[in-house]
Amino acid sequence: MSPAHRSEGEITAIGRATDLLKQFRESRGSLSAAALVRRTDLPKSTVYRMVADLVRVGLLERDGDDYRPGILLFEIGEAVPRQRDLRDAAKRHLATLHQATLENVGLALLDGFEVVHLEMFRGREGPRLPQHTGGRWPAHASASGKAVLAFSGDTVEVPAVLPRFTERTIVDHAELQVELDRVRRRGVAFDRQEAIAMIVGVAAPVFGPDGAVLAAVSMSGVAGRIDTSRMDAAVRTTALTISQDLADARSVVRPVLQARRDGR
Amino acid sequence: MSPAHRSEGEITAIGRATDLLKQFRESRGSLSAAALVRRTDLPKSTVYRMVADLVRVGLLERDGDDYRPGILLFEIGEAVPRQRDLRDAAKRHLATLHQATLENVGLALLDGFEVVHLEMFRGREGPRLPQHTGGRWPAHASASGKAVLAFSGDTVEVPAVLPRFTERTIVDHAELQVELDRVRRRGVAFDRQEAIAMIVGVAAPVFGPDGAVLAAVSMSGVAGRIDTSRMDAAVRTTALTISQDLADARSVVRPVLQARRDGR
DNA sequence: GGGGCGAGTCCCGCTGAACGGGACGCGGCC
DNA sequence: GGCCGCGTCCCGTTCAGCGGGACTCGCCCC
Repeated sequence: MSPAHRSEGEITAIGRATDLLKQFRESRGSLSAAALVRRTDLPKSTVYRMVADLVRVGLLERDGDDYRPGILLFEIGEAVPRQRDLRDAAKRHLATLHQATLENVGLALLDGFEVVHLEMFRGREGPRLPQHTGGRWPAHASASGKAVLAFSGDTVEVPAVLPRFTERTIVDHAELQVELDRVRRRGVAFDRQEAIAMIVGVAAPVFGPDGAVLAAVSMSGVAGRIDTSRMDAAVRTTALTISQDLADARSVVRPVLQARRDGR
Repeated sequence: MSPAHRSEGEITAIGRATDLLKQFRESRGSLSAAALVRRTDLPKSTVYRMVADLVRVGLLERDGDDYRPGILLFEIGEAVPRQRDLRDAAKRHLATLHQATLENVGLALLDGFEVVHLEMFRGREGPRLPQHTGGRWPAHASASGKAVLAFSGDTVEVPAVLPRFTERTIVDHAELQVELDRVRRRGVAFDRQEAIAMIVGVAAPVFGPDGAVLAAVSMSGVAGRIDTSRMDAAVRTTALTISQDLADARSVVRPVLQARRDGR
């Protein structure tokens, strides 16, 4: 009826179900069926029926009158190749960097024009950053994003308008290019309160065995409490170590990966 | 037609789609459409149509003629509450235990009668265990499983038949109860090559602020190379530290969780 | 070189699963 | 008491999903 802009889910059952599941990405914790109706503007009975289905198959779990993503989703999510191999190789080194500095340390990859945080070790003190594992953030306003963009060549399409988050956010295309040049020369990217006021960060790119950039190691904290200009070497070191491990591991790990490729 | 035992997916589109997604849990990496047809015994055209749908909404990604779970699944999986809060609290301490011992260190929770591995730090040397983050394993044949079972009271239903993995696997119900008593007294559980020959482990339970068991911290390695009887204190210490952090954090974290409960 | 096989793609008529408007009951709040 | 929002259930309609099957394209083996 109303030609309303359906978020994107089209009219298939799978699309609608995915719309529902997506609601749980940001909203930590559980949601009531009524909240889902509001957020998706799907008809009430559709949501209730669908949610019951999702519980039956294990994608959602029921918690009183609320619903939450099921452990099955975690299991499948851990099997996603784009993150699995990288995290496997990186986790140990990220932990080391974290323990050596006690700062917030993370790993992020680029998806579209946004970074997705694959791993995150939080500093003990300091305010809990809103960033969390599995979270997204626009690439132009993050150290990790800039670190990856700088080495991505022209394969990434920059959106027409770059949203502003603080007064320091880079929203001009030319300015962004200048910044990326700088990152390319230095090998590290800085976030100077461009995403969140009072929060700064450093990031360095991680490369695959073929030389293509895969992700970025980052470190962040409260301006004044963390000195990013003294941390860049540490971040770069960790990023390079991971890159080397990936190159070394290829010869060992890949055969195993290839082995059980097929069904039956 | 053939009354074949449909795995469980029933006849809804969501059920079928979930059946497809589940295929990616164990089979690391990507699968071809044909492999999916074989594994699910769904009609060819159904699989092809459905897989195209799943790609459209982002649950799968296409990789040549193969398909792999999409990064979206990782994002939603990270939002699963059952694992999120626990991992947040545990990660730092697991990393410490790992760095202190250089052994394989993990965190697992119980789902049904199986443990699901939430986190896993791998030892540098030693054979790569088949266990991986997001993986499942029957509870009676794992140190973590026994550690959680021992403190779960009678809330968990023990299956009629306990599958055997090695000659040491506990497959007798009475014997399992004796073992769980022992675990309850000691506060730690041991895996004496009960899951995989030559592999041993220790695990200790993690408790929530209300005293209910939530998960288990575990350590494992090759028999002879790791001395589990000398590691149990370390594992218990880490488990207790996490339990305490959870209790402390409740007052801080919960308000935030409650806050944005609702939509709109 | 030809023919068999398994892969991926496309088509299309049929049908019942999904759809969604709406009635109902419950509980909390004004 | 009356209103409102929530969860549940019902049921007639219809169109999205279904799946058999035809087609093509490589590849391998005879």
